[in-house]
Formats: sequence, structure tokens, C-alpha cells
Amino acid sequence: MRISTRFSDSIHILAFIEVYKDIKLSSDVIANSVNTSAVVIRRLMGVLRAAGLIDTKQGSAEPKLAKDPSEITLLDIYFATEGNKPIFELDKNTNPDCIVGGNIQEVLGTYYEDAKIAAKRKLNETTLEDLIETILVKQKYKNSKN
Amino acid sequence: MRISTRFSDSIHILAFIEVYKDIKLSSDVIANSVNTSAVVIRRLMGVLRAAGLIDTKQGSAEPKLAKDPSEITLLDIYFATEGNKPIFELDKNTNPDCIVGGNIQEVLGTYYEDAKIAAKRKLNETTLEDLIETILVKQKYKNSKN
DNA sequence: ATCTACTGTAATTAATCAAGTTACATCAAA
DNA sequence: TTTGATGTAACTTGATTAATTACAGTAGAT
Repeated sequence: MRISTRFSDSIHILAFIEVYKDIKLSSDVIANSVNTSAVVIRRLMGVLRAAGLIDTKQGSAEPKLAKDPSEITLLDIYFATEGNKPIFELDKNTNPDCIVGGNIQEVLGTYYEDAKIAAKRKLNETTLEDLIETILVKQKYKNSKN
Repeated sequence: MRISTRFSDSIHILAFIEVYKDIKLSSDVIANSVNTSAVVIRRLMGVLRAAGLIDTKQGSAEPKLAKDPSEITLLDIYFATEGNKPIFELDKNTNPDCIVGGNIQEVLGTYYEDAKIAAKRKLNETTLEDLIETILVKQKYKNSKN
């Protein structure tokens, strides 16, 4: 498949909404920052709205975060966009009549689950606020070099 | 994309080789356990050989683990099959002239890296030996119920 | 009231990727 | 030398996702 950038782009949208919360934000303006089409942005925003992360109103270009950025973690955004998708895929079609084939996927599932939880714990340690602060510091550094 | 089961199938192959190390193992026999074609198995075995996890000899059906199963971790197998593939995809095409678009992917990259390492540390905790023992215990449990 | 600009969403297209398949050269061993 | 393997390249098929097209519904200014 084409690799999915939904998670990254969704984080981008939320950060953008927060950073530019004082100006009018049409899906077109956001799309210009993410470098995609306005429809793709609106589609992702629909997902974020369904997950309770933003509030939008049809017809008006005023998306708002539904929570304080310190209350939104990368994991919240991950769940919103990817749900419970595994990060390591099992092969559910192995031969059940073989000792290995009949047991391995179930066993692997528990190991994968442990690894997935470890990754998600890390995602849960970072808030949207942390991310935005880091972005702004990085930008200051860029400016100081010119 | 279709989700890739290379990692899971490669683990399967290695476990199968170890469990049935005393009998002749053609790619056809292994394919029957993984429930795929012999060519797919040989392709994966080529990758595992290149990574130094197995030894094979063209023409003879005698694949062997190149290391003791207690010396092969799930992470070794992950690296062999997936290399340094990210588990969370960045969008490398965001607008560089925007404060958010110009900095976010680089910042996200570090957070993703932390999460990826956390997951890999977990994968590195489990050896092929552990996996096989768990499979065999699970099989014993199944048998006892009949 | 009615433009204009915008959101929400469905349907289609195009690109990408992995497994499956076909084909065949090469090697091992009886 | 025949049979049964491996190794690998080339092509096909299926699945997935962003991009695109189209359009109905809403908000707000004039």
C-alpha cells in the first residue's frame, strides 16, 4: 500500500489549529501547510471531530480544539486516526493442524501486544502542548541562524 | 497496501526449522505450515540467510539455524525482514515555509523514534527459544483438553 | 433574501506495495 | 543421469490510501 500519513497529518492539523487559533482557518489554509488538498484535511478533521478532539461548524472556518493542548497526547491522536490497528501484523492464515502453525500466531500476538503497549506508553508521554513548544523553539533556532 | 506478514512468517519459518530440525525440510513442507507457496518461503529464507540467521544449501532441503535459538531475538528477525522501516510514518512533504509545516515532521521524528525504540526493546526481550517453549506448552495444554 | 465562502461527504481515480504465481537456471544426491 | 530441491527474476492480483471530482448543506456579510 501507499504508506499512511494520517497520523502525522492529524497531529499537524491539531498543532496548526492551536498555533493559529486567533485567525480564520479554512481547510484550504490548513491544506497549504500540510501540502495536500482541502478535502483530505476535511476528511481527517471529520475523524478528529468524531474522536472528540476538535469542534467544527459546517460553513464557518473556525475549527477549535475541544480540549486544552496539555490534555491531548499523541496517543489520543493515534487512537483517533488508527484505532486499534496492530503495529506488527499477524498472519491469521497459518496451518492449524501443525504444532507450530496452530499456535504461533496466538503466542506472537501476546509478544506484539507487549511491544505495542510500550510504544503507546511513549506516545502517551507527549502532549500537543509539548510538541508545539518544541516546534516553536526549533523555529527560533532557525531564525537565529539567519 | 496489503498488510505485510513477512515478520510473522519469518518468525514462523525459524521456529519451524528449530522444532523439526531432525527431519528433512523442503520449502514445500514449510510452506504447508505457513499456508503459503514454496516460492514465498524461499524468498523469505533468502532474507533470513542474508541476515545471518540461517544457513541453507542450494539443492538440499536442509535449512539450519545459524545461531542457537537462545541467541536469536524477535528484534533480530524484525531487523532482518523490515530493516529500519519506521512504525509511524512521517509526512515528508509538508510546507517548509510554514512554522508548523517546516518543523513538525522533524520534531515528530524524534517522538516516533522514542516509541519505536520502546517497542524494539520489548521485541529484543524475547528469544526464539522462549517463543518455541511457549508454543510447545500451548500445544500440551490443547492435547490435555482432548 | 441572496451571494459568497466554506464544510461535509460520497464516489471515483491513480499510485503503491506485498503476496501469489509462473518460469527457469542451478545444485545435490541416489 | 534422473529426480527433487533451491535461488531468483518477472509478472499478476488484490488491497489500501491519497488525490480528485462533484455536490448538498450551512454561515455570515451585504
